[in-house]
Amino acid sequence: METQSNLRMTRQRQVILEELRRTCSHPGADELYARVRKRLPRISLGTIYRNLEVLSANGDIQKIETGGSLKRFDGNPEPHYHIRCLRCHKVVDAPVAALPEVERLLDGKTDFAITGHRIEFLGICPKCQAED
Amino acid sequence: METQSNLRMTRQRQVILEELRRTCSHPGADELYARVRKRLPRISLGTIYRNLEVLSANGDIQKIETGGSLKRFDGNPEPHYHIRCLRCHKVVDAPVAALPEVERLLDGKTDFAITGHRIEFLGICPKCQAED
DNA sequence: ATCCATGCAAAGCCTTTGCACCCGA
DNA sequence: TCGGGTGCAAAGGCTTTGCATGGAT
Repeated sequence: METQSNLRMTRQRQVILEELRRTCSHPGADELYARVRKRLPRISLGTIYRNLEVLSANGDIQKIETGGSLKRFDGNPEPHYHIRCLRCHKVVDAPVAALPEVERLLDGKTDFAITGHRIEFLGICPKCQAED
Repeated sequence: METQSNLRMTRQRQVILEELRRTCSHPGADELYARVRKRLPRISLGTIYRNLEVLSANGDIQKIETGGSLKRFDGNPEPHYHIRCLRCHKVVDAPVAALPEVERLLDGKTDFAITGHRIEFLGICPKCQAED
């Protein structure tokens, strides 16, 4: 467990992290709850939410604040972008390297202290295209 | 009213659109409700939500699906980016021209049919910086 | 006259929280 | 030991929806 800080590593936290890293579906809390429950049947949804919050604050995972109403999480803590299907709301990783330079576009143009950026591509996934 | 389609233009819809265009605060439904209510005291929150949905679907306004939990709306229908304060959650327009080229980064790399993209810069606003 | 839009209120969805007990370091 | 973590369930915030009425074209 490559946690950079002094988080207490409970079984629940460990399994949540493992399951999140095992999937590539960028699950919301509910989907992850279902997965984790197969291994820890007595875990509660509240624990899922609390840990997703703590783990993302700690940099072990990412909260993908994408357009949808649902909060999604990504087991990959490295900066990268996403593509979201406008029809089925699926989220996949964008096959592009991160562009740290884009933040320089704001140099001298804003009084905000810029600390990051996010890019989200929108489109229709292959499956939804086929359904037309 | 420069509506491109055959939307029925009710007084409520008109006032919502006007108030949204008058502010630069990228308000959520609640804030807009408060503003509109000064002119139409009997309007309901449901009407605000329904109209924001219809107007954004029609291209008259934009739904800014930013990171926060709150849906925000922008009276400016032209493509542009935003900066969000991580501390107070304020959203302002980013002083950068849109970069339609970024979508070409995905050419031949995904099976999604890309229709758009969004960039959101994250940082701390001047006011919040001063409070440190 | 039609059919979309509105007001009102209830329901819904997702997320957060209080509390007593538990457990990892 | 002891302070953070957990399970459970209730509460919360924001958004959507059903229904009868109202209004724009």
